[in-house]
Amino acid sequence: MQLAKAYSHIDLESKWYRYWVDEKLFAPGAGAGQTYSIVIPPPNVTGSLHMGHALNNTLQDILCRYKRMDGFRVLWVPGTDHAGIATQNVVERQLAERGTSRAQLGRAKFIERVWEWKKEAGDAILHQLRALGVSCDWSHERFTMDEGLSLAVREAFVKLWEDGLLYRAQRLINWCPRCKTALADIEVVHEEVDGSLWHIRYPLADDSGDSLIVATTRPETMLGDTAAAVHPEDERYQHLLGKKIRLPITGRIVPLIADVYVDKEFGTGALKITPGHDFNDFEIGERYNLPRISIFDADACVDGAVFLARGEAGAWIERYNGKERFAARQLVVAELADNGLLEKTEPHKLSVGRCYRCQTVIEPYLTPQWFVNIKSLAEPALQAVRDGRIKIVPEGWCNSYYAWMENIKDWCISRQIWWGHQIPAWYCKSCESANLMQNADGDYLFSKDAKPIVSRTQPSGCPTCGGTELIQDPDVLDTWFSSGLWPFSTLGWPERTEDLKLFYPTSALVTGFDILFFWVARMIMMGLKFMGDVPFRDVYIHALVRDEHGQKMSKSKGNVIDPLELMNKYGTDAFRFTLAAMAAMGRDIKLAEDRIGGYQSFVNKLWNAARFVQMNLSESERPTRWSVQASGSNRKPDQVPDLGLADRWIYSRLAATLTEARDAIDGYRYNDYANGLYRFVWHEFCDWYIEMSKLALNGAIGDDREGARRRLAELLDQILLLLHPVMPFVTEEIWQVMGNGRPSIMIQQYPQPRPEWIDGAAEKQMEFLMGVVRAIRNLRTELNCPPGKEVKAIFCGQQADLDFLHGQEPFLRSLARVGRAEYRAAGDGPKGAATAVVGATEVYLPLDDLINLDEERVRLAKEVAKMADEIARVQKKLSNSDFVAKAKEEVIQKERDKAIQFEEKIRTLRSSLEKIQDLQAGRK
RNA sequence: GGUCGCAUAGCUCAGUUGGUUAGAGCGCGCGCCUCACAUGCGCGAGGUCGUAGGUUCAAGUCCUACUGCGACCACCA
Repeated sequence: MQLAKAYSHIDLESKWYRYWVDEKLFAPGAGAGQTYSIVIPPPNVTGSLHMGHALNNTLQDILCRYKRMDGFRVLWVPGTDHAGIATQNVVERQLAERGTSRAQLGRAKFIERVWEWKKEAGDAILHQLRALGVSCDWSHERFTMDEGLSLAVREAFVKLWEDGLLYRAQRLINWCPRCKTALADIEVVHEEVDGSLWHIRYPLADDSGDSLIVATTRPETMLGDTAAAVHPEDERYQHLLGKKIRLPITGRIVPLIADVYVDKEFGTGALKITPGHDFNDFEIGERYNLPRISIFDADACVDGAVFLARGEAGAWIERYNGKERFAARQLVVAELADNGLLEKTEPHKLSVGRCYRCQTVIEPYLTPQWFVNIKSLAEPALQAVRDGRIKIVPEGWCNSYYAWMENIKDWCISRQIWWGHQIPAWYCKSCESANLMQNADGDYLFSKDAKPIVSRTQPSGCPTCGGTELIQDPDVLDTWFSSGLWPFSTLGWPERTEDLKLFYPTSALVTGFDILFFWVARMIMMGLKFMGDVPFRDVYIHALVRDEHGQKMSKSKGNVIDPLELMNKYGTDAFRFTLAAMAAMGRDIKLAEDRIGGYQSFVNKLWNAARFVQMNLSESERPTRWSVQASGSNRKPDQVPDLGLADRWIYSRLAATLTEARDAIDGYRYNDYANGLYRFVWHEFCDWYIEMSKLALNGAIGDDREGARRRLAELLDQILLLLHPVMPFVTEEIWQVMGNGRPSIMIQQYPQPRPEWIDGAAEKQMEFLMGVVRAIRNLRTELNCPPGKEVKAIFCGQQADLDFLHGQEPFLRSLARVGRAEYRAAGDGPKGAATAVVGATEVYLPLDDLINLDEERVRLAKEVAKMADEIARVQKKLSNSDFVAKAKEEVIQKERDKAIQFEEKIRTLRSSLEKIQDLQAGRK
């Protein structure tokens, strides 16, 4: 088979992916090898994958392919997350578009509908992952609401309950009035907004005419005020202490309390207290045993019934009943103003909490919820990172982790939605009849006093009364509760499976920092609790992918780029290579599209290098026979001394590249990995080695054409193996097409550097040769010498260097178009020549043209000036007695060498310059 | 308010533990269809490394302050 003239990613990518799946190359396989495992951060089944997923999965795939080739039994578990609220919202929106709703469908039908969506979205996600080329083991694919994972969730819940780490309580929680559910603290996104600070006059209840002016950002909550407060030492208010206040509008009589919490400097120094709708006020209320009034219903509309139930009355209830909270605010402010009770309104910046799923402003709301008593779980999780059992990379994130873990609050895990793991707790209908209500959705609600029966399966009867009518708690669990179990639930827990034994703890977790607390921290706590061991050894935290201007990609900004589009346009390998090359640690990725184009060229370059190699091989010389990998350990290492300079050099560079590549990938330095390979392939192998190999292939140098071909093929193999983890498709295509039926590159051994390849002398010599070639090319270009025209070169310098160059004449001819070379003693340069200095060797191209003389004179003068600057710098250093006294000996020696070299160079340049000037003067 | 990160070529970014004339890709300029590749080849221009101090023989690299940008955390009405 021949490699096509050009690489066509569109056709080849799907072909090879299918091949890998069919050949079952993603499975960990049997055998005794060391295991390596990763669980995928399961994408939400809310829609399609974005750039962050592409990065995340590319990085994981690089690790997995590398480790697999390096002899590990690799298991990469793929899957998706049900993403409770987010997914429910997506489906609710779809229903709304069709003019129906969740409530109309009812719970069972609605859930059915979400499952249909899950199928659709899940398939799309899997399609995208495959397009990316990820090598996960699809036979291990999991979904957080799979039967097995549901079992794990119930097991975990019951265990926590049995260990006293779960409780149900009525607390002020973050309530999203749109999603109509409780949220955990971290699911609230705080945002600074421009608001107002209203100063409101609260008259005293004694009708003395005295009053207190409080300042608030939420005047509507005054309907639920149950106190006002001032600082006990605030002189302004001493005369009011112990008095009572009659609230405007409601007429409720509430105490004025004195508490040090109040900041005398803020606002008026007086504070209204609403324990039912403010977290701080709730705490103060607890200290003073204040009543908590929930003035809103689940939609955050004023609930008149609440006041009636308290025995409060008045026309105001009519006016406010059913008013949405912001409408209520306007009404309160207007009424206060009408009654002369609004003293002042001033602009004020405040932070509002919003639902992380729908951006609705959160309402602190008093409801019974389930909480995890988190402290005893957090402590070991903190310890695991502190003592290094879990390594976070980059380690800067440890601080965030510690800070969060140390201040962690109990975790509210119940959600009042339908899509998710329903809480495995039941209530006896007859025992709890006093605690039972039904909400608008038809769900039963149980008050804070109801006694749950927690059980892995539905209990057959009530343990207290024997009644058989048991109602399951309608709430579902926070989606992160189930994803917190992911590293072991996907491996079969609570069963004690072979997978768990082999692959837990997993080796690495690759994820974005945005879910460090949501997910990573929870997995660590859960893993330690239920498995008794950390869930993973390394956590690699990668950056956010932004657009080329550094903006976060978001639908609303319209700057979202679909990864599939880029893959189609540039090819997946180029896309993956770009992501890897830009994944520098601790820095966001600003994805500029032309960068991907640049790496597409790299794919093309590799392709053409392969075509060149193939072109030179006969059918019988295909890599099947010669490949280092194919012939395995039987193959004897190359006898280095027999190789020519270019060969010794490229193998030495290969050894260095291999070492760097392994170090880079082992340290999660993907950018170093990608860039190192780029440099080696393009600027060493293609730019120099291939060019030089042409002479050996033609027989222009040496007499081992077969050896030259063989080494070319072998080097190409090494390059393909090195690149495969980043560019799986094109490497497989070349590997297979050229290899006449050898097995997939995926199951080849990842290259090891061989010590005998390292050859410092060859590298030095090549650098010298390359320097000379570059110098000549430079002179030619500067002097407008046509590329095709051969020139005569005169080299002056030390005998050893001259001998060396003499031996390299064929290369000087092919690489620099040197037709004739002459060798002289140092300083014996010709009159009127373009001049360069490489190391200790002077390089002259004799000039025969006045125009050239002029140009060369100008050029030399510039060079001389530049050199003079350098010399001045070095001399300044060397004449500094402190430098000579204190710097390391090797550093001083380096500077001295430099000084000598520069002096020689400038002498040569000056002498050439003078000669040209003489020549020109003579002609005039 | 607290914590952390980032400022290097026109653009996007590298620059491990302070020590050769600070690098790459893209873009730009000039010259080349040289038999793997014009998605290419060769050569080049372009940076007082955010500002001001400090430590050091030596600072893009370490310290301090400042400016600008960003992120995370936080109950100040």
